[in-house]
Amino acid sequence: MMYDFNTIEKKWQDHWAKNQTFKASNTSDKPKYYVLDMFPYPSGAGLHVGHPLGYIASDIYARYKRHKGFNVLHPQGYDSFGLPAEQYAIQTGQHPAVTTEANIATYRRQLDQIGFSFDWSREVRTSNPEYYKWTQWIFIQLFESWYNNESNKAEDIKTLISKFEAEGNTTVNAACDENIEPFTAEAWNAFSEVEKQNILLKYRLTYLAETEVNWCPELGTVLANDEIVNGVSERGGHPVVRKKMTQWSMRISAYAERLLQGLDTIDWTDALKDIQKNWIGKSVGASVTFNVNGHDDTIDVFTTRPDTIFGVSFMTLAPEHELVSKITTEAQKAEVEAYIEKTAKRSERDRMADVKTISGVFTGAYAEHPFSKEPIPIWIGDYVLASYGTGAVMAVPCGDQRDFDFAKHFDIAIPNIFEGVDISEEAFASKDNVKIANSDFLNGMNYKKASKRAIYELEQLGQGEGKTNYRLRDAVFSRQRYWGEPFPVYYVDGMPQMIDKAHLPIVLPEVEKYLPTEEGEPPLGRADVWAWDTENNAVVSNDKINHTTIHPLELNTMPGWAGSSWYFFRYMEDAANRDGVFASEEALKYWENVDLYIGGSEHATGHLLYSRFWVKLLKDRGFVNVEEPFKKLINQGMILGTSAFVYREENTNTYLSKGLTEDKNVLPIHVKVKYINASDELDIEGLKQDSEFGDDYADAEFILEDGVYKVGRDVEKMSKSKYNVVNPDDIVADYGADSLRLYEMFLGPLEQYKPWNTAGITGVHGFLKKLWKLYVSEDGLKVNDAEPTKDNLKTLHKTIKKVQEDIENFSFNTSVSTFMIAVNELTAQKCTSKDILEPVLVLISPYAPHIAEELWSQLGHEGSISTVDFPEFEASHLVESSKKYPISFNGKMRFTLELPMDMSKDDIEKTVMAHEKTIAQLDGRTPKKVIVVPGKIVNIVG
RNA sequence: GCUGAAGUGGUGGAAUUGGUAGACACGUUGGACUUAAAAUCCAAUGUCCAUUAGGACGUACGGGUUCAAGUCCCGUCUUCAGUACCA
Repeated sequence: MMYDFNTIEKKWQDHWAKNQTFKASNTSDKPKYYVLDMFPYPSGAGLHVGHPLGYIASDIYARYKRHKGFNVLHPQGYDSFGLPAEQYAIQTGQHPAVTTEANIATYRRQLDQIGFSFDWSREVRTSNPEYYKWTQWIFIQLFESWYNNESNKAEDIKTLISKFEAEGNTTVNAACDENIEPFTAEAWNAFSEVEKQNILLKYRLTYLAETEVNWCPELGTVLANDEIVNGVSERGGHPVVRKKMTQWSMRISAYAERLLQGLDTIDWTDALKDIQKNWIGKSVGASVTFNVNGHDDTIDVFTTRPDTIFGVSFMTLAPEHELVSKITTEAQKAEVEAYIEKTAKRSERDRMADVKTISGVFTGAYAEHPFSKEPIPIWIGDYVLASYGTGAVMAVPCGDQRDFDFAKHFDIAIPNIFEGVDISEEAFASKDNVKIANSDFLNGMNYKKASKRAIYELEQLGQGEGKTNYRLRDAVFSRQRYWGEPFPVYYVDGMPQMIDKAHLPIVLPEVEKYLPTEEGEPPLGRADVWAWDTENNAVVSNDKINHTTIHPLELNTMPGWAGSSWYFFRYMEDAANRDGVFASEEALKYWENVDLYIGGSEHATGHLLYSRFWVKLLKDRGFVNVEEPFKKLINQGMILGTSAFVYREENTNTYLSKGLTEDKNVLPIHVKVKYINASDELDIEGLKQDSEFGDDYADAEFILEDGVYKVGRDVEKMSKSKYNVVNPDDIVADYGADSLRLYEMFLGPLEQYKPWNTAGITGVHGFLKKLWKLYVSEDGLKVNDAEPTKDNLKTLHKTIKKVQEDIENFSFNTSVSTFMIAVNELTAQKCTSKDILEPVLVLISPYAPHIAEELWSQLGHEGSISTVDFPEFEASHLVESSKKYPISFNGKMRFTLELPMDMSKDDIEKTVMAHEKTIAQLDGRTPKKVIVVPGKIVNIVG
């Protein structure tokens, strides 16, 4: 009987689906384990072999946990709102829902044929109204929350209103906008409803505000900071400009400290934690208020070095700083305005690229040093960013290189306040091992002491306080797109109103075209039925808008990360029981959070941060029981393509084999990798007949070397244009899903970037054939009740130990090697013993589940192998009676010598020293020293 | 610049506490089987010297610690990722 993988795999995939083998239960005596993949965006291109890598790893782990007696939740779904479907809709008029549906069908087919143990009964789709109903619901929760810094959690907005009514806002310590005027209870109670709502917006965790946003004209939408890469849009690489717009924002900054502290409680890689830490960007220091000479205005700055306050010799404001126009003297006005105009013209990108050029202008105004009362010149300069801190810095040239360079360039004084430090060439930026000098009451103190004292003195003057600053900005939450969640928001007199939660979902309206309107409104501006009737609680036609009972609805939609920030909770309930809240209380309590999350590191500052934020909010408001969504996180590396090149001689239709290209003027051209064999040889006929290239190659002449055409190879990202994309469908058809699964794991460590090369798959495929032959011969099943030999048991238990350790360390590549060694050994031992071969199948079943199920059933078992207990490792089978000692001379291994394991140190030394090879090696010399490590090594020195 | 990860044969990679560097595969070479090919099986395969026996060198580079270093320490270089005038 042959190893007919196509038939076997289909058979078991059908079996699993029919028997709902992997359906998780919400009530079980077993301990729970939740294994999750980052759900895919179903793109039109389908899956390539890189995509399943993480899914295979998580599937192995999920299957292993089932063997280990866990109740495993391993769901899958689709992040189905997104830009590509919308752009396709703009081009073709096809409704994004239709394209998305078709793409999901392709994804499902491709995923199914790889044999994943997903519980599909819990599938979610973020674009499904039954799903985004709860995304809208969470949005309303955010709107109805404020962050109380006293209790350090989000609370119902009603508690804030009560405080305002009783005490005004002066006793409230909240995360809120900076420019809030203090008011008393009486004042609050006298405010109009609109005034009250305006104030509350400054406290809500999602708020509408005019903010400077990243506008991408090409895409016609705003982008969040994490959606911009190198100054251009992440999708499409279009330019991005700054623009002021009224947008919904998420007050994630309120959670900056908790997002930072929480990292210590979760099992993520340090690399990823560092990315989030840097993104949050905490700096501890002080805020200092400088009086401006001749004005009532003051300038607040943030500094991490309050200890250097006596080193201040000038101040710099961002050109956009609001005080600039006010304090600039008549004499400097022209110069300052010219500079501001010049900076405004420079794009963000130019400013970023050009860090070296020092520029700035003196405003003519002076500030007063809080302690020495000396006048300090106020400059403007574009190295100071309006968006960070207060948009102003106190410049300490002796302690900061940029300030130093600026001072040198404009010939400003550089007072030295460090004891015994030479600052003639560069600034001294270190906080360590230095004492402060020339600084009045700070003299002789170190960084820590001086900072503390400086802050204390500033507080005494009422001109400063200790302060912590975060780089983390609030996240813009509005997108000018069609294919996203609509906001549950309508507007009365320009004030946003939430639709009552009872009336959700607010379903995405139909539009004729998916483009922005001619007036520049988002695509929802084209919807005819997009107004809210507050009497009937229904979406009604726009022409009914009367601004008394019927009002216009919000035209923006939510960003891509809205739906993905909470989907892991939705899986906790199977689809049949999803009603009421977004997952039942019991389900949330039982599954808690994700035990193992696998996905790409590109989501480090997006999805992974936003999810943590929303979970903390939901926890604060009492909807979930956990503070963190993902306990353990692993980032799988990317699988890269191995591109192939032919070399066209310039201005000819002649292609030279790789070995003939030296000194020739050739142009490398990508060719489809499917025409390349394992030896890098080109299938010329296949290429010539490929219809996609028309006649390009039909008449081409290929110059061979040694009878073949050799192509060049290079490792690049998989992409259609490089013809290096490998489709898993082809691999499954040619070698089977088990081969694909094993090979993806065998390629290398899970977290590493590594190239795909289809040629290598014959190795694991051959292994599966050998495995099959161990159980089945041409005459049928070979397995019998033979007593296992000592060697059989040794092989088995060595394998159990290694595979178990490997899975727990996510070192899947090495366990594939271990399987190969085990099968090679058992084949050599001619093992037919059921007691050995049955546990071997269980070991291998997480990796190659189809062949394991098939052989398991052929061995006479009913039911699936997937819940059979994992074999127990018994150390007694690995106890050796002798050891092959490496005998080294001066650290170099010369020969090995088999000696009993229980031989004493002295006896080992005597035996080794008496050995003829030792005598030959020493050649008459007397060793200085002999090192014997029993059970390990012998080293003879001298 | 700063932060993090990494650098081992022709290729992917292995070497869990310092203890036989290159497991397991791919590729290559030679052989068996075959009319032939595929498939399968066997052998060799880090580099250099040597007919053999054997020897020298070898984990990016330069030092160091140690009986012993891919592994530990110091310095340098390169690659990748994140971030970027962050006060």
